[in-house]
Amino acid sequence: MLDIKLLRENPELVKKGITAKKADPGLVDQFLKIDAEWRAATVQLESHRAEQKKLSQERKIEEAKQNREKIKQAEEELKTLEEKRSELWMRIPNIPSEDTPVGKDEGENKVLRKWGEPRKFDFPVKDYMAIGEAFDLIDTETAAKVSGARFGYLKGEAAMLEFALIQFGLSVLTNEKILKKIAAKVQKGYSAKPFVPVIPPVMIRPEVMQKMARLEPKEERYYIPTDDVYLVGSAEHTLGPLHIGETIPEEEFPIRYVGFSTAFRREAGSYGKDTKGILRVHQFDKLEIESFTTSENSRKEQDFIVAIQEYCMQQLELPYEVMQICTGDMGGPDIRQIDINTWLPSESKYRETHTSDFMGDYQSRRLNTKIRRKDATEFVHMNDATVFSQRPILAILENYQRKDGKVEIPKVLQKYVGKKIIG
RNA sequence: GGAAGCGUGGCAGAGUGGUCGAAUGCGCCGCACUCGAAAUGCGGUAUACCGGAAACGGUAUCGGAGGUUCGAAUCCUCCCGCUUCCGCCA
Repeated sequence: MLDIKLLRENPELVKKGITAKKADPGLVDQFLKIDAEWRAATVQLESHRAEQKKLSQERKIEEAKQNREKIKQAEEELKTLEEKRSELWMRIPNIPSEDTPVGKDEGENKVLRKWGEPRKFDFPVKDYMAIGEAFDLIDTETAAKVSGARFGYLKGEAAMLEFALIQFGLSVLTNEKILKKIAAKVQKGYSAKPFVPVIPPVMIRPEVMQKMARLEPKEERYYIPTDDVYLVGSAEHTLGPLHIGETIPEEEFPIRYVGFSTAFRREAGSYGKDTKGILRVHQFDKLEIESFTTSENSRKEQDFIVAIQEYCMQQLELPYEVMQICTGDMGGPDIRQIDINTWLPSESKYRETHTSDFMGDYQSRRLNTKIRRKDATEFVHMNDATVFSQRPILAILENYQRKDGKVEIPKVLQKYVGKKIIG
């Protein structure tokens, strides 16, 4: 949620920001109206309570009995207002950064740069499903019988490639030497503190999911009613609350994690899209970054994270583009969102493989994760981002295919897969 | 899954219906003493919200949510978590 001061003192700025995000600017006025009522009701209740304290200390029991009714009434009024206020407050999304392109949908996202030349093939290109079937790497048919649509079995080298990507990713993110070089590109001397590897829970309480501003849209989430828990849609959901309710001394920052978990997504509302294959599935594994920084470093941290993502892709020698997501396409809690799209030869298109979300203090305000500084305590700034999901496996299969049908394995992954060629 | 116990400030730990936002110790900050330090002494040391230009005042917070009461850290109910024992299990 946004800073209450900003909402009260600069509502026009907020309205402008959220309008660009396709949210209703009327939310701000509704919120401010309820907020004013809430403040008045708070004063009312508190004065009744002060009176009650006084009466009961003086043992004026009869008067106190009567006053108690006033308190009860005032409490009920306040409770109603509080619920409305908080509901509206949470519905107001974060404000996009200055440099975020204003646009209505993904068509207005901006390509910042491209790396690598898409390969020219002198033979008919097979898509990853054809390659997967040829070597028994991907099985969606059995998965459909066993689990339903939008599931898949990864087998053989495909399974090995997933573990290879994870291990390669971890080897980069825990290596201070490599990080130092990458950090220096962002700013000379920028912190190269390694990421702490984490295997987080994949189930999460509703109230924590709410604090992460990730409960909505609910129809996108898997929910287990018997235990009142949601399945995470990303490791981010349980990595972000790693310091819930904590106030952490400034010296400990930046705090960086790299978590591995399965992600569960209902893919509601994407019925027509990517129905073939396993580009869009209900369940996939992902290596994810979550980092906590001071407010003055948070934007730099995102640049650092994107630089790490690019480094990894360059090591894999996969052509990609870096895209800045426009206001209309970005996530509600984001200030700034950068995606990396990887070249997929069968579609002759770059497809999304990575995302990087800069959230500022939008999540930490509700999580109550703070930083203790010399003369103030403030909310930490948070970033999350993909290191590798399963999608790059598909890009590898396609980009590395040969005329003889076999598939080479990227050099940096060979030691993890244990071979150089599939087939 | 069954049984028992526990959950108090940065930490340890007292407090079982009123004057308790909470003893005491440790830690931390300031001052004194000292050439300096240690030790010692004195003072201070939670957070959030509301009102106020400010000084300051008010309210809430003893795991969480309800309840009883004029009044709750203290009594009751439910929930969450932790510990120990039993069962089960990778």
